[in-house]
Amino acid sequence: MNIGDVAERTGLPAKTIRYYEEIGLIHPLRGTNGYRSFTDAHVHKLAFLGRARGLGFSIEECRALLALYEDRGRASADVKRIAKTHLAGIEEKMKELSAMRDTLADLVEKCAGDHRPDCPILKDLSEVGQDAP
Amino acid sequence: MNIGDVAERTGLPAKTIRYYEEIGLIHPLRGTNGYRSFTDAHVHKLAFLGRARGLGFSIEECRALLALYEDRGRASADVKRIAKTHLAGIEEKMKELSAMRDTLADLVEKCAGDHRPDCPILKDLSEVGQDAP
DNA sequence: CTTGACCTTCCAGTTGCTGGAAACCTTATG
DNA sequence: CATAAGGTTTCCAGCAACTGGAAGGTCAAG
Repeated sequence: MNIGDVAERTGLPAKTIRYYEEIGLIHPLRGTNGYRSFTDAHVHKLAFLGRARGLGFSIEECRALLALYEDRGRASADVKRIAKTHLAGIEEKMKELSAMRDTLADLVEKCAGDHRPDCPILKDLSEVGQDAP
Repeated sequence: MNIGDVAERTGLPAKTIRYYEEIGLIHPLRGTNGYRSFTDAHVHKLAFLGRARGLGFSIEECRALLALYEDRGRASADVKRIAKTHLAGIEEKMKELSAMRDTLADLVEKCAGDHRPDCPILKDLSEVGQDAP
């Protein structure tokens, strides 16, 4: 199977698939013409990677997950630990975004948004930051 | 004022301040010794940038906000538009993260996390993706 | 005079791709 | 068989927003 077919089947861009080979996530064979040659197992692996990336796992986490996936003797605890760590990171990021959103929503609401120059948004940004008002 | 003082006053790393000069956000003068020389106005600007970045505005958005800030004849509508667009982006990101979190939390909960190899997390990642179950 | 704390520039690396150029291979059609 | 279109290859560069480190100049104190 050529890279184009794999791209279509996995939904991953061919560029990304080449990149994943470059960083050692997959090891497709090569045909006599130099083209990468993929098997169903490669497609399966790439789909796995696509889904893991879709859940926000980093490349290194994906590498670890893939290794565990291929290790019949793995302990599910190892998988769970990675997922939990990642989950914690996501929740952390959500908290940060949530704080930003609250502040921004408040400022946006307060801003008249007309032709006049007075602007609570700029005012807030230009004021000395207070951690605990 | 030297860069170290400015770093301390604004909370921005000196490296970041140099970077902001490099990309044209600020234009400190230079002393005869080649050291950057900052005024209170620079400190103010940098603090503005720090707070805008803290709210997640991109560098280009910060540049635009700074320009508006220094334009006495600005229309607050222009500021509000930038903020609203950014706010929408944040809410978008939060939705994505929220979906990831829900899926992950579900999988983590289902995973025994012991010495056994059976793992719903890996199982999910290896399964054919269904958009609408 | 020397030590140590600053400051300077420049180069490289981070994350995860993405775009583009130049060149080769394959397939379909005239 | 020639040619054109489309697929594939490699390599190089760039995105965002810094961050780290090396090599060297400067300054104030003892």
